[in-house]
Amino acid sequence: MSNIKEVAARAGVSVATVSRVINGGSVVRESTRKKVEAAIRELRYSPNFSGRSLRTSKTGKILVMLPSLKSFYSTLVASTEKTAKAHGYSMLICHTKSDKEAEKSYLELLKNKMADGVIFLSTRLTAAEMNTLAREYPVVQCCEYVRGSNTGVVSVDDEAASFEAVTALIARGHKRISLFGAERVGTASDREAGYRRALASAGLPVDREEIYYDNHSAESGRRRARRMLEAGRKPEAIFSISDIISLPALREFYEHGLLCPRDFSLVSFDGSEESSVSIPALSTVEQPREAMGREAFLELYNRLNDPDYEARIIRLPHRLVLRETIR
Amino acid sequence: MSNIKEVAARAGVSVATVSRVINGGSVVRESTRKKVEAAIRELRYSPNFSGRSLRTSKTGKILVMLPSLKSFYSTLVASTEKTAKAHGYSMLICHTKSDKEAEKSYLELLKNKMADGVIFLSTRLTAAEMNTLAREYPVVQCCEYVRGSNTGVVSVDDEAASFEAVTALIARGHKRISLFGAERVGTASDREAGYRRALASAGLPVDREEIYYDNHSAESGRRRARRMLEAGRKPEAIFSISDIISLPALREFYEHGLLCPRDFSLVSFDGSEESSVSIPALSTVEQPREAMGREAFLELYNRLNDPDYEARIIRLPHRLVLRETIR
DNA sequence: AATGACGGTGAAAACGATTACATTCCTGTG
DNA sequence: CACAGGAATGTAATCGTTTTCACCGTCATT
Repeated sequence: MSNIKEVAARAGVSVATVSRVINGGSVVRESTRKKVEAAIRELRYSPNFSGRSLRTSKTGKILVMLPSLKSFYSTLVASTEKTAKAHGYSMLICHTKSDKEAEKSYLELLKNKMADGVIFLSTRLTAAEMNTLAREYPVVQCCEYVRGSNTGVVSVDDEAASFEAVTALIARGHKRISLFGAERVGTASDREAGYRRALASAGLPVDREEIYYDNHSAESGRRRARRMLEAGRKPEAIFSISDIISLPALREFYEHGLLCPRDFSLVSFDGSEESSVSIPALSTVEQPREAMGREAFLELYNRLNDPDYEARIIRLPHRLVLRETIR
Repeated sequence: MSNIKEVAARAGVSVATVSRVINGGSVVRESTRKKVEAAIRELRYSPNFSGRSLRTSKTGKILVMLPSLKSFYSTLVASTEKTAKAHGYSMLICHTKSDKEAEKSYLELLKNKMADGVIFLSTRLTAAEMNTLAREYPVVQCCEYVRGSNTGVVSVDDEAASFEAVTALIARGHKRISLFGAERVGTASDREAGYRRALASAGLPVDREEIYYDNHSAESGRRRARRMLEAGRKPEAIFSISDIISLPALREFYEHGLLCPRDFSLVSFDGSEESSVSIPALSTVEQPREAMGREAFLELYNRLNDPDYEARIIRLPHRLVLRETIR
């Protein structure tokens, strides 16, 4: 593998000049630039990242932590990456599987100076851990975030969106509305809050039996449905905090002869690609994925360039999309 | 940020000794090891990756190229990563969006010595490009691969699996079997070959009008269905080369009042998570994702440790899963 | 008591880039 | 023609590691 020295030798100049040609911005005579560029081409030279970043202590890379690879994230991170690229950064995806250890091991990349900052699309860190991290490195949380952390945040107004979704169910005349929720942290808790407020402001009681907690996985969707049926209840209307959960739940009900919207209504959250393709198509709260991905990077970028930049909370507008799962 | 020198000073030893403690394998007196470890802890020291890899010219990282973030890949790369970790490697995901330029720009990471090898789960490179790459770096292709490349390959027997899938359709008495295919390269072409062989060996003609080409995206599934309907044809039986295509197609037919399996049958390919959750549940050829992810790394690992390792083609067993989309 | 072996440690040279500073080369002006 | 001064280039230090080689004790062997 060729290095800068060989290029310099071949072009008959010093390494400093080669460096200047590579990085631009300095004055180099046109003729020597040509020589150097020719040498670079002939030797198929490509600068060594370690050497460079050792010297400059910059990497031009950011991390994006993903709990899983779902198409929901595909457009979101594509947007992040596009924006990053436009600002001279490249992006590395870290697949955490919602595993705290995995997350921490990826964060080593930050400590090892392999990356300059990180965007979380979900995290298992505590607020305290997040804060120590954010004190030292640029951090932004997107979509999902832990409360009480002083990092940048990009999200929709989960509470308001959920209020709206549940209110739509109530407007259709539903009285018994179940919640397919999750551990009461982060957005799950906000979405539950919206659910509760909607019921309250319609004068409906919150029946604790109608709240089904579980984790965020696909299988858990089926489990919630099964639990409901095993409790001897049939669904009338359901507000589910994520499409990921809704689809398998729908499937489980279907296997028990219960169809949507014939037998019950469902409104869900995320606006994933699957939501418009499934049969029946999901009514769901759509998150502005492109904008979120973009804003997440921009917020990070501010901090990247200014250690004193004060982290912001950015709320983006959601959109309630009513499709076939509501009567 | 602390460096090895500060640790050495604090522990009252030389940097060489600190390095020996960090990397293990060398003889260090127990008492000094303790001192060094204490110093490391107190300074919250973490070795600088650039310094290390500059010196060793090893990175301990591999790249995984993904065309998109679909849950199909989630378990596959989780398996790759687990195996990689067990062998002391970590994994970086590159989201190529099936874009050749994006792919190439990620390959810079190889040239820049940011990573030691790469696994492609789909590529836009030509066989020639792939070969030049593979001559210089460890490369493995998994699931999807370009023909005539001398890289490691891990896949199912696409032709045989497709033959089996289409034969199942024929066994159900279907005579007019459409193909939802794609540009005739790589696995798409093998799957088409299996489709043709199945028809041929059943004595059925191949009707070119019944072959619908398009790309690999979700929207393209709807397009194929629409094209079929606009041509005034109704589906009788369909073999689709990917679940990604099948689901939107099913949806499109559904919107035109055509239901599966009532009005037609469909067998698809991949065995994605969605295939078992959709309504109706897809009949599909399941690929052994875990095994594929694991084997892909292992094959890469061989080459990583031995530049003269001869690349292998590894075929893993598929499984035809018949569910609700077949009568 | 001299010798050798060996466990433990340190000094210093890489690795490949960037960059402050020094130096040389031009060119235009008095 | 000498010289100032900017433009272009070179020299060498530096970033944080690993690793070779040399060195120093200590201890067993003769």
